[in-house]
Amino acid sequence: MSNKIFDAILTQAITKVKTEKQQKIVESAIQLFAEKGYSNTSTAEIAKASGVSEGTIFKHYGTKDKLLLSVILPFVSELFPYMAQELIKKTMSENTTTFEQFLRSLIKDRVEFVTENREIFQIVVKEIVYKDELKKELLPYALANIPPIFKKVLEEFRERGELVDLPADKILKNLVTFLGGFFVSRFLLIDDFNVSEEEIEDAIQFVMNGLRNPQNNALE
Amino acid sequence: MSNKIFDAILTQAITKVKTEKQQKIVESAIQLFAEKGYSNTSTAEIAKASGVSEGTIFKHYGTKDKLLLSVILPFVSELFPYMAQELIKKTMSENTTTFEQFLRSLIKDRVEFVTENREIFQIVVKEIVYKDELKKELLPYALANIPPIFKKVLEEFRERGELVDLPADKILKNLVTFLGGFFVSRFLLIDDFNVSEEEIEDAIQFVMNGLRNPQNNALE
DNA sequence: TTACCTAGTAAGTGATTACTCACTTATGTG
DNA sequence: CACATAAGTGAGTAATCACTTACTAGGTAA
Repeated sequence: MSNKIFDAILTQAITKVKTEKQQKIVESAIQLFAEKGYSNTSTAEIAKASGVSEGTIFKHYGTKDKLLLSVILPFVSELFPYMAQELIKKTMSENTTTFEQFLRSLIKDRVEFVTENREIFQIVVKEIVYKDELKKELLPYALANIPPIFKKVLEEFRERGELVDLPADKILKNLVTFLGGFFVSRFLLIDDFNVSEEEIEDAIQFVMNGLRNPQNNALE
Repeated sequence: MSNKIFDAILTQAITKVKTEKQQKIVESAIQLFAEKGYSNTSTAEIAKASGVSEGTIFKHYGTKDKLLLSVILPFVSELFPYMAQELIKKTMSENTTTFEQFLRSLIKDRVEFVTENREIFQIVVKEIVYKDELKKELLPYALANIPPIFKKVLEEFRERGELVDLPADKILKNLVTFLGGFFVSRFLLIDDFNVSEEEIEDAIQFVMNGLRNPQNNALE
């Protein structure tokens, strides 16, 4: 993460034993932040919703900002580094699957994860869009960690002749653009409570084949 | 728009002659809302930035919310209804182009428009994500107006054999997902000051052909 | 018991919030 | 000019904000 404060909050959020009231605080904060946004949620509201005095929140979390971070950070740290390892495992193994199969399992896996943590996902997206400081911390982190690994995987599949003959950067850019749009639209704009198999399959076909009719002779 | 308050604010924002101070207020509001978000910008800040007393803002706009709307509404009303008419014009004319050409001119045109209004675009996206009320007003409006027209166009091209043999709904869903991701990532996440021709061309190729290597015999 | 720690509380704190109001100044218009 | 209307002001306002502080209660260990 390359950020000491972030590290401290993250390890504390994961390791520290929480009291009942502390859990209630986090639960209420998640629900309220997801619904109304961080800036539009007051600490008084969180206190009331979790049946706790306002002082208790500050005893445990110090500031409202740190409360937000102890909600967000465990999620993002599980969202990304996981991907790195799993990606390599899934592609570089000997009994390699096709790129389409790889993409399918990746999407399904992450859809499941985000479905289980939809409220926190909503908070993360909202605040990355809204709070510049958070964007400036999280975006470079994501951009520095994900692309390199992803690129390797893409290059591997391209060498096997499965992918279009384009630089991995370009492939990645468009893939991330589409997947980003997919997750944000399904989990944030429309609060779809389950993304169907069919929809996932349609998305995969779109990524693989695009919109052009393969029978069409007017190629190029 | 189907909303009387919205209509009133929109027509007033467009038709009413503005004083110098009023223009300064709107300019400063746009800049501040885009940078820090609506919720994190106080009317006092706007007043100071535009060299005007706070009272003046409320004299003209009544509430902070109405000020936001008079910034946003002219933009969205120009972003969408335009598309409807132009879309039909561009596709249904006799000397019809290919779908790829249609897509190219659509993207280039809207990239230009958003580039010219990037700050307002940022405000709109931020507040749709953040303010539930706005999302609930604007999203149904967009969903009710755009898909029907778009669908017609897509069906036209599909009948010509240019597009994959899928229902227009499904094609549209993935296309909108990608284009949404494209605009948001380029104009909001990365504040790209000009989206290059090359990047647009890559996006078009992705939408048309997907990622699969056409020479690959492992089709299906 | 004594001493100490942690969890939790209730009542504050000053600063900031969106908004109001009584008022002055400018701009026409008959 | 006289008078009306609109534009603009700045000092308020109550409410709300994140955060603090002095405190109690209960468990633990020497």
